[in-house]
Amino acid sequence: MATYQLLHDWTVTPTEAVALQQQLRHQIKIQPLTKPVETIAGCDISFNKFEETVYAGIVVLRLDTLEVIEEVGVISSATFPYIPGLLSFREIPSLLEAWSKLKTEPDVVMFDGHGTAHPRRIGIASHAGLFLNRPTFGCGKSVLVGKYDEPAPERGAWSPMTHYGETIGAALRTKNRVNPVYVSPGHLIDLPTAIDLTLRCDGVRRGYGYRIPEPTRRTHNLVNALRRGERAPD
DNA sequence: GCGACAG
DNA sequence: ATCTTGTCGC
Repeated sequence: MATYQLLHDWTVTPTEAVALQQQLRHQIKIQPLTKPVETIAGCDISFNKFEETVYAGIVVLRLDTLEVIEEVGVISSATFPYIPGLLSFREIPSLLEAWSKLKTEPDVVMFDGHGTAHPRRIGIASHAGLFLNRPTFGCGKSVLVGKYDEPAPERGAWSPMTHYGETIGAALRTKNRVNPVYVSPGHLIDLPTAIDLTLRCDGVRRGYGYRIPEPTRRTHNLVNALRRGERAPD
């Protein structure tokens, strides 16, 4: 079973959550990977509007073939509301439940959201990285903070996202002529590596590419099927 | 004070 | 995030 460190309690108020982020941000390390990547995991949650029940899942893939190695799904509940900038407090608790059920230990983890591309530089990918103590990065579908120049229309093109003079991530084109995704390092990884991994996780190279990279896309399908009762939890 | 605002 | 059909464009 995969393990993690519970660095703090999750039953906090929004004000306490911000204080925790201010404290934790200093522990985040942006650096090149120290080990080669063989497996990568995607994380995501699904839920019915106005309901507290959440369906969380994680799918682990082999980076070179994108074949699924393992997938876990759990039904849990979220008490913290969705507040821009505090997404981690709503989603990480249930994702950790799923994580603890993994038999495999992913080398790196991709999140549906941001890492350093956050007002306090500690988005869900960075926050989770501290608990998991392994490389993590975010790949979001829209911007939380930061500005960027439109990257060239070809797949692979990217331009830096900046915020208060800092480069916090990148707008990356994963398909020709399609809106970019927003990549930013979470913890124990750097931006160039996060961009490279995102492109390597895109099925475009294998003829079935989508804008959203496979780890996140596969997990999104898993948790939605779980929510609709088309699949059973683990 | 006003507008923006990951999922 | 979720609710939903058709429809514009490559």
